[in-house]
Amino acid sequence: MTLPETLIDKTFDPSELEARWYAHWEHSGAFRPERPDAKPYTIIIPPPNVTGSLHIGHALDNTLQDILIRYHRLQGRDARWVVGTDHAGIATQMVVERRLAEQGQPGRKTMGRARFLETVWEWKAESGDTITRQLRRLGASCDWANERFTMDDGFNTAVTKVFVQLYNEGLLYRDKRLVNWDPKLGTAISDLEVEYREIDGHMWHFRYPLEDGSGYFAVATTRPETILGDGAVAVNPDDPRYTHLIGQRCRLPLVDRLIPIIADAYVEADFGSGAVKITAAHDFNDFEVYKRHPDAGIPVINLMNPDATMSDACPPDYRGLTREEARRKVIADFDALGLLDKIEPHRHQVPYGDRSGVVIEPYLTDQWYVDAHTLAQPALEAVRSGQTKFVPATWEKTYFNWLDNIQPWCVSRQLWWGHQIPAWYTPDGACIVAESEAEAQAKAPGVALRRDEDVLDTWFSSALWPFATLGWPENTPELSRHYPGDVLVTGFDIIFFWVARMMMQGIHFTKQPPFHTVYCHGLVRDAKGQKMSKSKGNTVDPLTLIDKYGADALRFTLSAMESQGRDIKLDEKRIEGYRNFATKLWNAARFAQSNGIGGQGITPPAATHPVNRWIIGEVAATVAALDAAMAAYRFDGFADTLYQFVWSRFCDWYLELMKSEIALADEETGRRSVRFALGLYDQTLRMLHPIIPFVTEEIWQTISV
RNA sequence: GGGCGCGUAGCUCAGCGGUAGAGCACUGCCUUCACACGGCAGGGGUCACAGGUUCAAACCCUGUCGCGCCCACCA
Repeated sequence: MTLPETLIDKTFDPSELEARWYAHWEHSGAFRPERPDAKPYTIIIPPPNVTGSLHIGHALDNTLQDILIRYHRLQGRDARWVVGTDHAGIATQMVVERRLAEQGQPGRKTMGRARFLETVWEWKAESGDTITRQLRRLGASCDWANERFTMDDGFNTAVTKVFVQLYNEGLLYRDKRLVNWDPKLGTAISDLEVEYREIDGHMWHFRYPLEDGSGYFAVATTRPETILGDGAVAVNPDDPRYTHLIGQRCRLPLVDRLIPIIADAYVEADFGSGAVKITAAHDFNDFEVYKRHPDAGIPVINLMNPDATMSDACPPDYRGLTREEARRKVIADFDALGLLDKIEPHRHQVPYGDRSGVVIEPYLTDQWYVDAHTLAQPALEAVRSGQTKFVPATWEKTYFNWLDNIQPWCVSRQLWWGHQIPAWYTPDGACIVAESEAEAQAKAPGVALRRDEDVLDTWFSSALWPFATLGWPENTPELSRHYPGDVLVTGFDIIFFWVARMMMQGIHFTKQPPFHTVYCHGLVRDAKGQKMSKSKGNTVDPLTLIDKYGADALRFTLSAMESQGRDIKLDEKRIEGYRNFATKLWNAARFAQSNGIGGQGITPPAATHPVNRWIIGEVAATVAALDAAMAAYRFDGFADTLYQFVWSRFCDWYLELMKSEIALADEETGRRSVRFALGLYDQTLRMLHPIIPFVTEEIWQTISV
């Protein structure tokens, strides 16, 4: 048999055909939701941070979403994949500052706020372009016509409205209390941005002389530098060693201040010395003790400046020292006075900023808080009632546990990059919250107003992503049609940061949870199971893999390895194997073409031949298995079903049997068989398209001559 | 201190009540007219361990060991 001249090559060039087909799809509007009579299907992308480029975890996240979107689009649904990027407050500000430093340019403070923000916007454009280019390379069929950014004008309107409404409802308020303060970044951060590290430290036992001179009081601490701010000493009310001292006072060495001895059940008698120094301005527990004893006259002394150097509230010879220097000096000074009792090794948890990597300081400041407890209740109920389901369901426990114990959410940040808080202050300190400066001014005519300089936590705005991207607060057609969305696909690591916040804000502002399903996938690790990180140098660039094996191969691999949210150990050999699968499929097309018949949308003739009857049953079973896999979010099952069908049944058996059939039968029977096979091939391509869209499109179009 | 997940072929993992599966790797043969990124044939597992439930357990229950993760205010 001689092969026709149009015969396609044995292998194919993914890069060439991928670019060609993606442009074709995008320009022909294939990704637009434009089926008004069809049932909508909606996914909102977890907006990538504009901090650089996408990593392999994004490739996984977006591959899964694209499979769902393309699958449902092929099912006839009016599929919309809402796309965009996140301004990512702290993270982006840090990236830009680092770049300025690397380029030897003036720092943020020297530049001033306006100029610095211009620089960040320039960076945002660059990073945003990189990200959207990467998504296109992956084949993501996003609705680019409605691309959003968490700091675009519409978003700003939504954020402002949410802030003002929560404030008016009493669910958002300004308060002076202890926050997690990051001394390096000079901002408050939320509980979630603190990571505790196990540190081998020390427990220092110091002696505080009793006021009446009758002896000493042993106090144990892991943070000697905060002694300068002690306002009391607390003991357990039932501790027989100390009951007689309750109500007396002791003298705080170094600062020579008399402080009360109080009783509080928070103190464990059998830990440390059984007596706890109370430093209300520098310890969360101590601050609670202080509030429980309003009549004890406990002073609240802020010992530190925002950069964690010792403030003017300290004795003169401590001022300006770093907290580490102050610690050493306190210990030395106590020792010199003969008041250092003993030092014990002590392993304990120390809070670090997850971005800055420095020790977090509990710090007394004015910040804005959201009453998360109140917002959490409907968010809990939505999952308890099954309105929103987690897949795998085990994450529901995690979600419940966190929301059941949720603390007020500090949403203000002392940064420049972000949504500036819509609050204004009069010269005498009164606060006016309004949707605009004009509105605020109208509430205080003739008074000079100063706007709050702080910005909001980046998650405050990303919590609005499911509905603000569709036009909220306007009641747009997009909003009523595509909200709530169907499924959220994201990593389990941001259930607290993002998923829970979207549930809270979404339900509060729209009365509906933002999606019926939350699919949580795992982390992509390297082949050895190590977490990927830039510092370890084991990261994999998705574009490198796409260049090497093609986007289809990478997509198929990620889907095949995605099993019920477990972490993925990504081995390049696996990608190679699925690249071979694409080639196998490609060569099946070659075989079809070499038999001289092509055509799209061929309906197989009635199956009379036993082999045809067999394969058509296999096709039906495969379609059913694929539907079941998608309904259960079993991406591994989806990929494996296709792999087995195409390779083991369609190629190894069916096409092989057809060869002899074609050779032996008369011309008419042979043609009928080939037509039948091609009809099946057509169906096979449809089944495969959601997971490997590029090669299936190329084959589809090529054999349709 | 709580909670969760995992331990199945050399490797990576499915299976979660009815006589052990996939991919890769491995062995042998085949450069056969779709594909050597291929074809055919094949080897390989006391399903971590110990009890229990059951006619029947990798799969359910209890406990043990080993890994990993999350949450938590013992100074």
